[in-house]
Amino acid sequence: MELNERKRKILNTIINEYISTAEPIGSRHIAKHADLGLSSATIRNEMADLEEMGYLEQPHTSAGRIPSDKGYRFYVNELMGGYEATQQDIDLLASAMTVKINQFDKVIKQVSMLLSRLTNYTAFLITPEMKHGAIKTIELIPIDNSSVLIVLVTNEGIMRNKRVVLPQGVDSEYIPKISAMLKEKLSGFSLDEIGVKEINEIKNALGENGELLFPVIEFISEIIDDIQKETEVYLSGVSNIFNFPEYRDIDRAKEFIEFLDDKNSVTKAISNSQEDDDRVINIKIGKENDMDIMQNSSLVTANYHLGGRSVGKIGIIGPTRMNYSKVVANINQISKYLEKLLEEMYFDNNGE
Amino acid sequence: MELNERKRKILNTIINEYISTAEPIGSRHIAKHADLGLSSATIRNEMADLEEMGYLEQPHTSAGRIPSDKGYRFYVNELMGGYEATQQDIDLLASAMTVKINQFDKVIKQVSMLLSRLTNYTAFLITPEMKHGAIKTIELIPIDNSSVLIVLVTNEGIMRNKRVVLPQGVDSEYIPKISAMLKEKLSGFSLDEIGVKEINEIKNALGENGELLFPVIEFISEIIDDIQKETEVYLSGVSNIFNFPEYRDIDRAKEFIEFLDDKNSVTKAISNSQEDDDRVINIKIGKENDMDIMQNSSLVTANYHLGGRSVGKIGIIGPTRMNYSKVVANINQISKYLEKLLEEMYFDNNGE
DNA sequence: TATTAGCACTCAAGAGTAACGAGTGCTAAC
DNA sequence: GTTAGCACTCGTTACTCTTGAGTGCTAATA
Repeated sequence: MELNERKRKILNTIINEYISTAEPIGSRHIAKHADLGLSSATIRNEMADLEEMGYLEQPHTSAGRIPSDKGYRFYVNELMGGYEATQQDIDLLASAMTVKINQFDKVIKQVSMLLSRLTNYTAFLITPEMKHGAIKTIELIPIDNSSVLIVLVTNEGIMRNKRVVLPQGVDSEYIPKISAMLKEKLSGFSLDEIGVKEINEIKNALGENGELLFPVIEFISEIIDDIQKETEVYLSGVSNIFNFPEYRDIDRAKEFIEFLDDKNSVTKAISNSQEDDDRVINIKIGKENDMDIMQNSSLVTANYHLGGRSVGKIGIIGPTRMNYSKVVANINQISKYLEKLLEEMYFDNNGE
Repeated sequence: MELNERKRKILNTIINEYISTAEPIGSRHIAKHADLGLSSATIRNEMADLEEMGYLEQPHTSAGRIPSDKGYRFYVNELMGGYEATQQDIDLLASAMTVKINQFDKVIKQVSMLLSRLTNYTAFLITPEMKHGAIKTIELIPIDNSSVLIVLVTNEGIMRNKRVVLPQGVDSEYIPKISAMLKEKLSGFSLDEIGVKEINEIKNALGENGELLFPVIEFISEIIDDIQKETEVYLSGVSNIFNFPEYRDIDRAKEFIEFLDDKNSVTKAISNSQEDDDRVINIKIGKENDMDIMQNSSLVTANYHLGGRSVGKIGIIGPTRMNYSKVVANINQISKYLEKLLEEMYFDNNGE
């Protein structure tokens, strides 16, 4: 069966209406609102076709139709129009733009907060992974006799730090020495290149009596491994989901909150989205998500960039009945805004 | 009216039963289970008295009684017995004890996670405020030409760091100089002591051409101010609240999640608990909380200590119908466990 | 041949009703 | 002071009935 122009129009109307009302849409409603000059009976026939083709579903016989995941997918790919920003959106963004932020953590919070307020969904932001960059700085700062702060900076401007307790028996007077050594030996290496060979080289360079420090070197290389893998997830507007009838059911809501509670599963769900084209917004609708718990939710993510390179992800989570065009537009705006803030942070005074 | 032994026993039984069943407790139930050798009619009279005295409430005429906030308060102060750890509790703690943690952030996560798993409520942990300690280290680490990492360590072992963008026009080659200067001039000062005087001293010490750096000094002193005030809140087990019938109502649940969503309000609610005796567990029941949104919830907090000094807070949030004795016992265990982990972190290899 | 009017049918949601039962307060007897 | 007894209250549950939105199918129409 062919998906002709008329069917597309009807499908489009149904999805648009359903997105804004959350009520199954009946044929009479379409006949009245879609301005097709057709009777409800004709539309009924078309709707039956669309259902047969898999774009629509019927919750029960005497209800109207709702879009299936396939329906949403087609809508997102082919039908959905551009989103016209409301005055409220514009005001919100404009007032955000006026704020000058000079603290990195505040940038993150501001941006995820803004995205959740714009979209009314739950927004997230994932900090960059470190693995790609080359080490620019590695530094150990003594905190007390047993613990140090390890600071790692890559040439991409990504910084991570971690407070750790050193293995027993390390005299704190060696810390500066170790720090300098690490810096010298590891600078320029990509994080995923650091292997046994490089570590051994450091060990050798420690010279006589250096063996005492071997455990520290081992230890630090493990921590670097850890740091490399870690990313942080910031959530904002978690309670927004309660605004949607989809989550008025307490068990659905519980499931969702449980999912968000576990940052690991969130990271996993988000990183599953393929990176084919990292400039494009990635949309996963319902069952397109691998995780069980996401089968009734959609995920819209974008990679944000810095110096031409994708460094982290930003996006929103919500019900499959989502205002995709608005969300896509908002994420575009916000990721640009984020990139602008980051540019300022990283390159503003630089000749780079 | 006197709160005699019999009334106390009845009240105690009602509260214990209500805590475990969440159902209003009737006189017949007490007659059967409390082993008082009294008929339900007598108990009925006593319950009417207890209600008159304000310890009990009746949801409606034909229901049993439930404890009022005053009832819980009396229970917590006078009636509640010690909690006997279950095998499950013991196993959970024991397995946690075997894990050796050497990363500070993991300690925090582990502890709050453990507390929420033990209690089945939502647990939180607030990191120490910095204001009391004296500055031991202050260091600026260049990240790129425009941003630096500011690291602050107090003599109490509390560390905070923040990545910031420096004001325009600061050449990065001055960073080490500024860093050394700050360290020299500010070491030993308590954070809340740093005022205009100290800042001016640094400015003067910059010598000729130092004026160019004045904005940076000003800027950094503002950031220090910020750092001083900030604490972080870690939540764990947010979805636990869905296990309680109190929050089966979607609007109550929404309210609760909204509250937790806003870290500021959480911090505020928690820091409101007075610090009269910082060794004692602080319990705020229902209306004893200042915040509107907490009127139907209870907050149990403890200060955790390091080197004899209270440094942060740990605790749980849940419905007023809470298993107080279990929660108190668990928080005690966990704050000891946390202190042990922190001791290891801070003082293990030290002569301190 | 495509469209439409008409109609019987389905089914969720809401309103109304009745029965149930847990629990109470009060009274009178012990 | 305690208790048995009883009328009363009121939330909960189950059931029935009605309503109405929406459907699919058929036959008439353009």
